[in-house]
Amino acid sequence: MDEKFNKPYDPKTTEENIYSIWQESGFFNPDNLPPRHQKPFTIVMPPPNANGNLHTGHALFITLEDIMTRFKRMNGFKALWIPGADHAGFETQIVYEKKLEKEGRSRFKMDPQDLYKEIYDFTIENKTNMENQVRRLGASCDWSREKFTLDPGVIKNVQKTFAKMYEDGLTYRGNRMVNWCTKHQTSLSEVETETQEKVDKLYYIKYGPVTVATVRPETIFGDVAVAVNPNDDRYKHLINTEISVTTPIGEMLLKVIGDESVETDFGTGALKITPAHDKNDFEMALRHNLPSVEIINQYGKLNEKTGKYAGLKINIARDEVVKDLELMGLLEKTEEYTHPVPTCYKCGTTIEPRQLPQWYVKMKPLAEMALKAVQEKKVVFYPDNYRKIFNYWMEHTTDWNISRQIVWGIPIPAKICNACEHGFPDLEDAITKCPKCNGDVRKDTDTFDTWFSSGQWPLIVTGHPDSDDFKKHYPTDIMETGYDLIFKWIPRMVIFGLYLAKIVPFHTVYLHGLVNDAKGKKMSKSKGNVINPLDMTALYGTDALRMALVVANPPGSDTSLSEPKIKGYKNFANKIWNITRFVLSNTEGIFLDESLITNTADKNLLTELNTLTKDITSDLNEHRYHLSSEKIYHYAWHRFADEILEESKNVISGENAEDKLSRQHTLIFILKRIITVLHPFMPFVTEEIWKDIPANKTGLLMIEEWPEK
RNA sequence: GCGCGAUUAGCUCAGUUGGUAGAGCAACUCAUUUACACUGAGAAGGUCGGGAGUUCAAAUCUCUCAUCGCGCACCA
Repeated sequence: MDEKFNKPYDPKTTEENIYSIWQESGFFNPDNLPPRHQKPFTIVMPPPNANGNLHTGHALFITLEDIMTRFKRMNGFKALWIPGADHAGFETQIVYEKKLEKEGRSRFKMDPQDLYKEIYDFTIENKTNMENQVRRLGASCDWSREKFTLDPGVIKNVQKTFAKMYEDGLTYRGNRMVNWCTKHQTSLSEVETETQEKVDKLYYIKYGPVTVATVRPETIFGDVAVAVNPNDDRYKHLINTEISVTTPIGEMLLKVIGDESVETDFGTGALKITPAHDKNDFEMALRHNLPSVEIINQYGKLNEKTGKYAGLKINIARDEVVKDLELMGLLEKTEEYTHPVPTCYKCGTTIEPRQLPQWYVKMKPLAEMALKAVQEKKVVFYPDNYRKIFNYWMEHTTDWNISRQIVWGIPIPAKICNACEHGFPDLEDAITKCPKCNGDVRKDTDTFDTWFSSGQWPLIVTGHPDSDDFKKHYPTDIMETGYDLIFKWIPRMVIFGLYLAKIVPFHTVYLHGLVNDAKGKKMSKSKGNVINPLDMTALYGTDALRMALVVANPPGSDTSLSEPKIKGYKNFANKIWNITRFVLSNTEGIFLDESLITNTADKNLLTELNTLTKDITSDLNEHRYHLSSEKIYHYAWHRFADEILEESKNVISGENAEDKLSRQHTLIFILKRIITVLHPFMPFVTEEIWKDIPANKTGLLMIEEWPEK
């Protein structure tokens, strides 16, 4: 028996050593696998953001995807797990802006190219750090195929898709209301805003002959009409007339319009219309052919059209306007009012709707394709209830704004005419005149929404359309990611896969939940309950962390992680270590020969073991990782160690030589099986022990055949 | 408002197609040069949120109520 078993298991030295053995073997790359590996199995790694350290959510997905990959590899598949790194446009820019803020600098005072270069260097540095952490967690992914979302080839492909969609009439330039964050100075898509319940005041303001209710009295200077319901007897007679309205900066003439969308029982039933600063009002103005008057600028300050209020921020202007209205006797009453307000998902700033020309993706035809694919079960969800959520979202799409006013991203390869504002793609950056009016054109300075590029990720990393990898590994098998990406990412990948490759990018979606703290509360820096996965790995070993993350953690629901739980699995790693020690020290000089297992009791033990193996195999095939991990844990500790080993002590010290020999072979057999089945979950300790198992082995445990019993 | 999920031992959670309730941690009693104290043995702890229904049989299926959580949402 090797001397190493005389000391407790030491994850630290073992893990580094084992990972480099794996890497040197070349088996992370499926092209190097032995001939028995034929049928491809492919997972695309959700590329972690290259802007910081991994968190427990990353540790969870790495664990799950590594289990999937290792299981399939052992089952003889040409298993490929493609890693990546995400430049994470908006997210990284925010991280970097915070850094700039600390240094007393601002992105708005920098040359965009300098800023881009700085963020690039920052990201590349963090990317290396991130990759090393992924290795630390045992990921058996093929680093030779790794892609970064800002690789030149990726940029080129994404830009080509944009041009193709333009040709196909699926992208267009629209001058519509956008979700504007006044802090970050960019527009945001629907999924990048978060609706928050806010308590505001609802002001009832005398508006000529009517009274209107509004939470935004500061926008009255941008009003172009008053709307009422055409069936509202109180106001019917005013429709299509002009009314004179008194404001703190003078009189205004406003048209009264009738629109079905006005609720008669909310407020006074009369609604002021501010098309430039409210989505509803904008839509209504379109219906009634009303002008739009912008009175708030991109920084959230009132402009010169508001007279004495010019230059004031929205909230201050609101107070001032209310004060003045009250002095003028125009404020009828004020009510407390709770309502949902869209905010920036990153900084919580209230979204200021603005009318801006931007690029949009026409979602309806694309969503229909995706919906159909899911209905036909071309894509299945684990757990299944997320299919309903996916469908709901696909049935309620709005056109997708893909323009972002940030530098950190893939440039939109488009030109815009200075004369007629016509926008069109220009991949070569060669067109200087507008094809419509022959006017001078300017380059679009915007970048793509990150999800526009990451939506194409499965295609990009497999080398769509003509690489060997694309032919072999697309469509991929499983997309494993967090349920929070059910809107942001999954639908976009399905859409781009169907649109560009005419086939879904994956047939299975496995969604994991959040990793919460020991009390089931969400981890957050402000609560101080964040568990850093790399700290846990250093303290208890990666295998222990992986078990703590996967046992009893079914798909689609949140799990809670605590240090004692991880520690418990460290103890388990050591238990396995000592089981091995016991077996090896009681079987000196024996090399496993199954035919020598002759005793009936021993044969029964093998039957029991085979039943368990079968059960675990079917759990793994059906994505029940939370059950399979627990079953092998339970068997190893509470059946094999507590019962079978204890009983074996008598057999081995007993008189009957045949019984003894049969039992010795049985112990090695069971140990070998436990180590094999446990490998996807706890790859390090099992690979280390594997070296010392006295039995026929093909080589590394990571490519050992999965027991088909 | 609409939708989804949850409610099981003191805490955190499993429980696949219905077949007399499980794990980890905590707490209790005992064992002590043992493969392993990163240990073992034992005991304790639950009318599975309430109610109704289907069934030979329900934590599991149906309905309903309650509470909590999450997601979505353009009545100013």
